[in-house]
Amino acid sequence: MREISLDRLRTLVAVTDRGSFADAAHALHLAPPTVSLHIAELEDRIGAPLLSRKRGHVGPTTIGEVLVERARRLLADAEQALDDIQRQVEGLEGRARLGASTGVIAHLLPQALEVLRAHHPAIDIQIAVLTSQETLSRLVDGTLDVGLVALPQPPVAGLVIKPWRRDPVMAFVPAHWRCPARITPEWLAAQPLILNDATTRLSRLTAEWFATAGHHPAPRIQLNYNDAIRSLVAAGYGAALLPHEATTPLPDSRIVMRPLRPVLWRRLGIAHRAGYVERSTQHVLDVLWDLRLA
Amino acid sequence: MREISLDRLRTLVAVTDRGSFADAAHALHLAPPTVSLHIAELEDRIGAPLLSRKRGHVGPTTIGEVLVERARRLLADAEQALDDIQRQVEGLEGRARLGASTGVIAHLLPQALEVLRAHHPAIDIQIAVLTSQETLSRLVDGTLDVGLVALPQPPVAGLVIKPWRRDPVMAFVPAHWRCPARITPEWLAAQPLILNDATTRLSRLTAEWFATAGHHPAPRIQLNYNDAIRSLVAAGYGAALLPHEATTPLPDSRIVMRPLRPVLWRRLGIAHRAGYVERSTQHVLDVLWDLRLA
DNA sequence: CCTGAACAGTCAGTTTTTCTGAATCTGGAA
DNA sequence: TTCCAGATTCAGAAAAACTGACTGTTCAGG
Repeated sequence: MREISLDRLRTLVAVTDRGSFADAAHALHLAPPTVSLHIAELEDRIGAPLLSRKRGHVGPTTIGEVLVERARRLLADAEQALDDIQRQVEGLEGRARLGASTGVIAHLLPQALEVLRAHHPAIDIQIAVLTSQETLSRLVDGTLDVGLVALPQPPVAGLVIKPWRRDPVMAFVPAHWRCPARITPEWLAAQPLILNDATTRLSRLTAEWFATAGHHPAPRIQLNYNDAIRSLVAAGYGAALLPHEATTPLPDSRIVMRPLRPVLWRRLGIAHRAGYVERSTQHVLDVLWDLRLA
Repeated sequence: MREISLDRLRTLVAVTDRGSFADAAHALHLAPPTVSLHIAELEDRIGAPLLSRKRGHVGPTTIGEVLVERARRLLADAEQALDDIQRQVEGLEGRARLGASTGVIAHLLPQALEVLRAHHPAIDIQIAVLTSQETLSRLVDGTLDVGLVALPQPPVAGLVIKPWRRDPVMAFVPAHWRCPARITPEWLAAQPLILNDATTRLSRLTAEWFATAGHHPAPRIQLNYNDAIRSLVAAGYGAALLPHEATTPLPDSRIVMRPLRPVLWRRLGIAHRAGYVERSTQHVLDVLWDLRLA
């Protein structure tokens, strides 16, 4: 059995509202026989007359009245549903699920979220703290819409990964140490080090920086929470290599920050599924993209 | 713009529930291309993909999820509406508006209502106290479904009026009066009388009864509420002519009831619109019809 | 790497539904 | 009565919905 046709119900409602088949036909841009047919089909399906045809005025029967009322609700609900969906499609409302590592979330996202809240207050942003690998695989799954991942990454089928930001990696050194203006691998390799967890891309990056100069220092401490690393530096446990997000000022006078020689960049990419991108997701991508030069 | 098709929505729901176009097609008794088409049409209308097609499993996109949820509600509501209407059509639920005069309502309807409440508890009976003329015109209007009217009535276009009951009109006399076993116009015309209001059919009926015997008595009191007339008889104000509904015992020992000679019948008809009769109305008609012999 | 199975999608043709103009019918009004 | 507005019937046209056959893609298993 087919579902009942909302078009027929709309016709029924129009006829009862206007009290005439002819008027309803005109209002619905239909020929009069079509209106007759619609009503007849409904009456057939229901098994009872819905309209009492009287000279000069057509009115609903008792059952017709009940159906008309239900029909009004159904039609209104259907319209409401489509409207709501349309708003989602236009990205005025909606959801974007974003994955990024702690560092990015702490230092780069707050501005992005502020802009989004201002321009698209009805977009619900869900943030997951993930590694780059997790981020990519959840993008493929469809359980994530936008990812911020370390670069370089091998291409992933079905995903678009674009370079987003390039932040210089800086040396963070306890303020009471004596250190050169530009930090070289040679100098740093001789100091006690606090480095990122080996699973992170940043640790691989710094390892390569040392290796290029022929050094392979063992860190005194390894962990993967950049803010914690900073605290340890402040406490004098050792020096660290961390990306410098220009936007966040140094929070602590017990730390000095020095550029590296050779310069080392931490590169981030922005990833999303290839093909159709939802408007709400696109808005998030746009806002993040604008931030790439900040 | 046509309304959105509930059939398409049902297909969408089926596909997301089963996670496969092919399964959904089978469950809906459709060919696979039809399912593809339904989804494609929906996506066209919405302007965004609703399902993410992946090998082995098809799942809704973010927007798809929202639409599926709305669609479930719409489909359930539509089904509910049709079910409810069906119950009304079958007369299991519904309404019947009934018009009758006070006498009928007081003495004959209570039994009818009891039977209806037992057999069709969900039928809502609305009773209006009306004259026969009002009853008939409201039947024609469609603001009344069943009428109990005095007979005879001229035929009314669009209405069916069938003889229903025939109750003997009796003389009600104060118990302390001396009176013959059978009351004649001659005897009664000489007594103080309490008669029905001139607008009622009963008063015309009794006037004719007197007139046939050559009498035209003036009543001492006229009113149109039979119970009040009875009270006045009990109080000794005079004699009255009232229909005797066999089912109600004489409530008062201060009254005696005597048959008339010649016998006078008060005839009642049952009226409803010609053509289609709603099931709930039909049930009421049936119950009343069964009472005609009581 | 190839092959086959599973399944979504495309296409052309057919069936079904939907719509319409013309004609017909109907119930009051003049 | 005749006329008129408006509902309805009907037959044909237009649109849609559906399907079978085919294509393309992906993935599992050799």
